[in-house]
Amino acid sequence: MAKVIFHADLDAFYASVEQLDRPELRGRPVVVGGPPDSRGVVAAASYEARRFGVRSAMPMSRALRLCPGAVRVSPRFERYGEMSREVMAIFSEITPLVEPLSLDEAFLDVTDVVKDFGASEALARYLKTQGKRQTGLTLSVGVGANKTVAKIASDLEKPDGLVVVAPGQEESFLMPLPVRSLWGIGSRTEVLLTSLGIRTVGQLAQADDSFLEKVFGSRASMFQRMARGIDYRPVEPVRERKSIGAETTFVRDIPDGPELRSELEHLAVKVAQRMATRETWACSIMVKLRYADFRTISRQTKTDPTNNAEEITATVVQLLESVARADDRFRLVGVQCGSLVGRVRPRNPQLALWPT
DNA sequence: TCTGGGGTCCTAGGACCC
DNA sequence: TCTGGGGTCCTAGGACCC
Repeated sequence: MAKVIFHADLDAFYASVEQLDRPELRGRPVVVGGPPDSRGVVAAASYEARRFGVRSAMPMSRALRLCPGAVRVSPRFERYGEMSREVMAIFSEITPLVEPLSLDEAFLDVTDVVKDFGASEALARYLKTQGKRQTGLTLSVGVGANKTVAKIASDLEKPDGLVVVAPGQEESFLMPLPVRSLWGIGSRTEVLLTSLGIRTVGQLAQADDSFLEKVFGSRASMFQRMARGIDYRPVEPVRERKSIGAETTFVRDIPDGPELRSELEHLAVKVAQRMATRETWACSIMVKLRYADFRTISRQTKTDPTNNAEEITATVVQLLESVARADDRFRLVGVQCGSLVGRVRPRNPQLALWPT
């Protein structure tokens, strides 16, 4: 039997949590994100706000111009994390094969839960009901034979949607949709495809393979397989984290100096703490710099395993000094630690916490 | 309109080794 | 004095996702 995959997606998640916790916000346009005068952007908009054209990732200043009656709320990520864990727990009651993609969405492989594909719609309804009953949040669910189809299906009837794509119907379901619907096709690739006369998934599916490969290289075959509804990627409940980072955008652009360096130190402390919590050590350290003109560069280096804030700070400051010029102005700095290893022996034997 | 913060993955080029 | 081919590792940048 073909697989049965669910994609479950909470509707306007951050905004919905705010409306849940603060009843006076219900029915009103709510925009979650940083303040407009501090370069904030929209992290989530309630459906009331979306009617005014407000969208995620939009500058907050623009969002509030589009919807002057909106209530702006600063994000409370810890609260969203709590709610996310509750929802993921509900998913896990149905199957252990849950792959979270972010705080508000996950794939579920329910192949072994349903007797046949026909039973999957009832299970999806049950999932939505349990979600609503236990958390007060609505979710949209897409059901299909693979990840590509399930994910796109969950988007189609938001909010509170349920779309089931029967096995064998993948290609006809996808055909009329814009190429942008496919995972991995963003604005750049969309523009390129449009310039080639390819606007719909159906056109992509039928495009000449060797021509596509000349333009997109190794991505071409993936695009075409997805466009034809073919996707064998498994649901992966456990995915190793590859990096841990933190970054800050300044309210105003600043030169290299004490303020910038103390921010780097602050970010290093934050990242170090998160690594320590996970008992992980980084073998590569990166500094990210965004100039006033939005040009963004990064510099990285290999190190012995560390999650020590002072070491990380010293490294990123060195990296900064390798590129910074006196007249530079920065709008963002970031620290990222990668090549993570777990449970390595600390270099200082006095710090060893377990037998070697 | 003026662009966050958290990530993943891919590519291309250079260094280096045999 | 001129110069191969393959493989691996590392770095920087960019596209993309939520």
